[in-house]
Amino acid sequence: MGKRTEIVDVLKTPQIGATITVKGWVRAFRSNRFVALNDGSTFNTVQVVIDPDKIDEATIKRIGFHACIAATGELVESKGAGQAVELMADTVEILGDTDGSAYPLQAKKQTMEFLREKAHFRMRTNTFSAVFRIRHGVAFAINKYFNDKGYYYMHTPIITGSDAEGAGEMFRITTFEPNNAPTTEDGSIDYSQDFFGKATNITVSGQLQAEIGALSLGKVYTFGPTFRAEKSNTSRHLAEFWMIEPEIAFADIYDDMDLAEDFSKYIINYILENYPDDLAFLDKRIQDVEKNMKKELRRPMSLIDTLKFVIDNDFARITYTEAIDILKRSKPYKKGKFEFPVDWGIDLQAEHERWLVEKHFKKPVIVRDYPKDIKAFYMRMNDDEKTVAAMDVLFPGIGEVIGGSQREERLEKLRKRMQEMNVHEDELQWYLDLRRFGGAPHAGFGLGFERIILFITGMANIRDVIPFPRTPGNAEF
RNA sequence: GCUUCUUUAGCUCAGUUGGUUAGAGCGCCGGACUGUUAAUCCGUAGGUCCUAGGUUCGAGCCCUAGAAGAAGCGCCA
Repeated sequence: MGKRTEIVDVLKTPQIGATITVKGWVRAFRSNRFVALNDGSTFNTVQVVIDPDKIDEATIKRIGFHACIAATGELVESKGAGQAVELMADTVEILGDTDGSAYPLQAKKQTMEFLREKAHFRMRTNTFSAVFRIRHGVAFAINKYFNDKGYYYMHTPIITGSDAEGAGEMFRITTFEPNNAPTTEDGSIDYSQDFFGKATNITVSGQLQAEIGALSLGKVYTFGPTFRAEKSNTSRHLAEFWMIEPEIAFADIYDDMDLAEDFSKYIINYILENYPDDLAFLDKRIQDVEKNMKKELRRPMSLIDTLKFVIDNDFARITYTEAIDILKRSKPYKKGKFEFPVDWGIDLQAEHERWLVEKHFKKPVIVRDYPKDIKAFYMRMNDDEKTVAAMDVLFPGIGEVIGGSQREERLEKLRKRMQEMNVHEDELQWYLDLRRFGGAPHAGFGLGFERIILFITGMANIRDVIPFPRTPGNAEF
């Protein structure tokens, strides 16, 4: 291949007077003369100037929307107003033609729903290329944050023999033919003859295994795909999503909350510092969309201002009990505006969380010490014997982004909770062993990767921040 | 799983009480254009009105069933 200069470098450190080659996809071809070329290395495009005396007419005709071309020529200061430099093309090579009459995308605004159906082309658009560059940035920042703080990246299994992870419906994994599975005497499927010799699922969480890591390596985190077979039809749920789960020994619920807040702010700050062009475009895009909306439906702050506000202010921290008190004293409660009841012992509904975050505190809120009956078996019992050391971090517009807890390290209390909640001990002997032999107080949380990307990009639907979303009834691409 | 909404040209939509040949903007295609910034201007083509059944002299419009998509809820991250 001939040498090419990436457009990010052309724009960042322009070599005026040098002859260079750029390769990329045509974003616009104006006046039969100006090509806006993008190669994905940056949000921005470089302008390639086509001189009809140098480039033959047949080639010029093939420069269509999203065609792939290579252009070689001198980089000069631009005579036009919209850009600093431009490439005066001596030669243009068509690398990939595009038949405009058949290509589904257009050089204009298109709906997210339509582009979702064309997921193999949507990354070429301004919006999705910005989102997916930021997605990469968030993934990198996560690894950098934990690495710099001495955490070990731990790979927990995707295939699990346990169905007691306590986080929802699982997808069964098997090599049996659907209508030809061996059965036992009582007619049920005999998984002892299956590939793994037992019933297996794909994971809903790496937390329990991460606890093994924490009680050996001290500080670990997992970052990988997780799967939930719940038929959740919302803009915040996926059947396949990525989750970050740090787990730390010698930590309590307060250390856990400190980590969650510091970590969230670090990620957001990293994107603000490293992806300003992409963020600026997404910010402007939201403002364009909201122009036609009623004032009360618009965001209270612009996207970038929201991100800055979050890193500059402390998260609100309250207990579940305090949250109930605040809600009971709230206007919507007194006026009967809440659809669901507010009472100690009942889980907070989305409408309650949104009111607390968006109307009352107007910033991220960490709620802790939830009633034991609405939380998982592994969460540490508080001294009141009524609440557990659990915490949820709630973000404006999205709700729960992080859910975590201090884990129950006391063997007898853990076994009691497992019995009360019908979790079978025999499958989790290894988990109980962690308390029997060299146990320690420890805590951790799970953060939904796509949810933090939703917050940072300001996108409305979680299906638009993962390249190929898996949702009930949809596994295209 | 529940509630509500949507489905008409490639895209975004309009389509009056049920009435002849279903419209617009954008895009595409063809043409013009040597400084454009979603370029602009001129012209052409483009339709299984989501599917199946029904009511009616007559259905894009009414009825029944189904499909797909979206928003909200529940579950959660």
